[in-house]
Amino acid sequence: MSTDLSITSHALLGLLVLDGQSEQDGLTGYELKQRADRTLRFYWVAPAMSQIYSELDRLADRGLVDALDTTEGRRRSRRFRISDAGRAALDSWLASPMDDGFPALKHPVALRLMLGALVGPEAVITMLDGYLEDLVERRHDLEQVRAMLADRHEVRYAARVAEWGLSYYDAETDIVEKIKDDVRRRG
Amino acid sequence: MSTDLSITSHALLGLLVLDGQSEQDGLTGYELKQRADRTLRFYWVAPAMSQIYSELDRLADRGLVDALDTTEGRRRSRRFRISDAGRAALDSWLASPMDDGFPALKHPVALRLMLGALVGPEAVITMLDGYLEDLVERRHDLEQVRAMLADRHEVRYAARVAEWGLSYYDAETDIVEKIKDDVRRRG
DNA sequence: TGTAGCATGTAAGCCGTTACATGATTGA
DNA sequence: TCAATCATGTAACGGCTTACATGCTACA
Repeated sequence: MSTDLSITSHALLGLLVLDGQSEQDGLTGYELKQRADRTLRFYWVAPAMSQIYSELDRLADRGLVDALDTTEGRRRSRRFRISDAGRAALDSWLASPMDDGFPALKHPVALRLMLGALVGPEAVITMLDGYLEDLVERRHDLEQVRAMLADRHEVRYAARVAEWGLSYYDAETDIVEKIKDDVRRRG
Repeated sequence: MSTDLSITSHALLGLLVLDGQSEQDGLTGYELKQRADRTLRFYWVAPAMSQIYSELDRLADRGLVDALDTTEGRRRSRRFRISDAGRAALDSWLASPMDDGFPALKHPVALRLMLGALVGPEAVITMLDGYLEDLVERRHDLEQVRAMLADRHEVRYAARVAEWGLSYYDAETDIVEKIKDDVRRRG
């Protein structure tokens, strides 16, 4: 036991659990990637397909997911369901003290802003404008996700996470506007 | 040319430039780490000492920093200054289109919140309270950094980045409180 | 005398990405 | 018939962390 998995592995297990409530016979790697792109992407990672498959292999090796090979038509695929052991592993991770620490932010815009004096105010403002545009796009994507969840009680936690993200994007927009003004005024 | 460095390498070059304005003969790896912990840590990474040294070696190999061996007393150390080539590499990175993309957030609290239904409202609230405490601490650390910068015009960009971070922590605190209320009400 | 801070590194390994490769199915 | 999408993988590599190892200096 005590198979220590990465957080991302746990996250994928989590997606498999959330899926389990509704659907058919588990998810394919491809479908799992889609789920990740709609959820994890905004606050964790958007794992590459290759990583999805290798994580699934690892989870299957440890018996935390069950893989069933299916061949519909001539197209082969593997569907993955979380196993009882997998569910136990996930529960135990969730119950464990939050030792995975404070959120980590990798913010290239902030980094470049720090060096603003090297490029001058116009370049900084242009960069910030670019970021504001990206924020609009990102917010739009997340808004779609939020809308999909509607007010279904079963997905209330996912909805909260989505709203958290939306607030975050709004807060970013505000502060960036303020910084832009300040750069405009004081160089 | 076109020695393609990681963003972190550029960030370290940036710290060496910012340092250059004031001090003596460059920075030791140890001092650079301290600068990183006061700045980069909050919006990029807090590179391990081992990484600092290996990045400095790489930069030195490419001629982007000059290393001078000094021996004060019996204690040997190497001081690093950015070279003209290094300054050019940094400028060119700053001038290049921002292809390093949207900020990446790794937020274990949001991840666990998404799975809130698996642990129940009390556990979720406890977790969020823990996060709120961490935020207070983090904010305090950053506040100190902000205070150090005072209103010195030379460091106005660093000050803006610090204020950005403070706003971010404030926004997080607000939204987490709201989510807590909602969890309390609707489970 | 011993601990904390200064100072420098090596080695191993994980996580994740990019590039590459293959093939089936659906619909324009 | 051609492109987009579904579906699955392998190989190589980069970035970063942890663990380990060494030694000096200031100060309590």
